[in-house]
Amino acid sequence: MSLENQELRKAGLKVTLPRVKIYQILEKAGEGDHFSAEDIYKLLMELGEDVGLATVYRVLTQFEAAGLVSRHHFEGGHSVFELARDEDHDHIVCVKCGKVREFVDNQLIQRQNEIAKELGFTITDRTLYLYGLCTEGCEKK
Amino acid sequence: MSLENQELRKAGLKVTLPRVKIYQILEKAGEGDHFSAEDIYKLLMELGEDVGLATVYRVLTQFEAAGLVSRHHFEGGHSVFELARDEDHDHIVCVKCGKVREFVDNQLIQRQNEIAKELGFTITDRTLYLYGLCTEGCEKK
DNA sequence: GTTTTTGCAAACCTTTTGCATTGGT
DNA sequence: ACCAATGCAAAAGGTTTGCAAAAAC
Repeated sequence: MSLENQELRKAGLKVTLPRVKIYQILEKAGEGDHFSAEDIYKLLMELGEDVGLATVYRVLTQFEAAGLVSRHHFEGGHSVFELARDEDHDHIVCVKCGKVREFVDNQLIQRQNEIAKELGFTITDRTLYLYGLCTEGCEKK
Repeated sequence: MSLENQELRKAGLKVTLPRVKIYQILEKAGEGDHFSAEDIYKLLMELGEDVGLATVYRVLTQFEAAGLVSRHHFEGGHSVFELARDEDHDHIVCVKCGKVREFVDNQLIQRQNEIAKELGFTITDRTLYLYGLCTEGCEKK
């Protein structure tokens, strides 16, 4: 049995065509690739798969609940998804070409924890998005 | 002429009743208060002002363009606004009671700048939202 | 009086939901 | 066979837009 099927089962999800296909798309993506539901829907169409947009949303939401993917709210009104990896990471997004770089920085995390403590909060989640211009290799769209 | 009227003129916006009223609402808010368009619309209704929701959106968008307010995308699908103050600040939001605390931390900012530099980016904007539970005085809704 | 702004309603866009049908085990 | 998952279309929620009427200047 394939690897992705095991992942799905582990998450308590039946192995269905839409779920497998969507998982494969996410899996194939490189680091920094983030897909909207619409993106995935279009990719499925190109592959000739007959999957409804509603199903894409449902599957992504299930994947998120199962911890398989993370959802991000970048600026611009819609959510994007990526396969959850071991380590939490933050994002820097080029506002011109849309390129996304990811990074992990313990100094930032620690300082955030300190601040939360000072303010009397217990952190459950955090989102840091940096926006800017990538100074080299920016394929300005 | 009143102070808020000057602010509006300075921003190149004509002094109209909706704009003044909305500016006043934002001005009266305490630190940590953030309003959605709907919030402001309801407040206007309570004040007996006959302002349409579409106008609230338009005015807030204009205020944002003029740099008078900042728009934030907290989790939950809708935007919230606050009067722009001199200093940029980050937010920590209680996921139970919705309370928002603001903070400014140069250590965080500097580290973010370093990271951006390492990755070859010039930062134009950033958003850090911490989510958690306020351990004291949480009016759990 | 001219131009900008407003209110209303309709459109829009992303996401969710209801329900009959299909598909996995 | 059974129950879960899907497709479709319709609804929902937040936001934007077209346009005639009203308000600024």
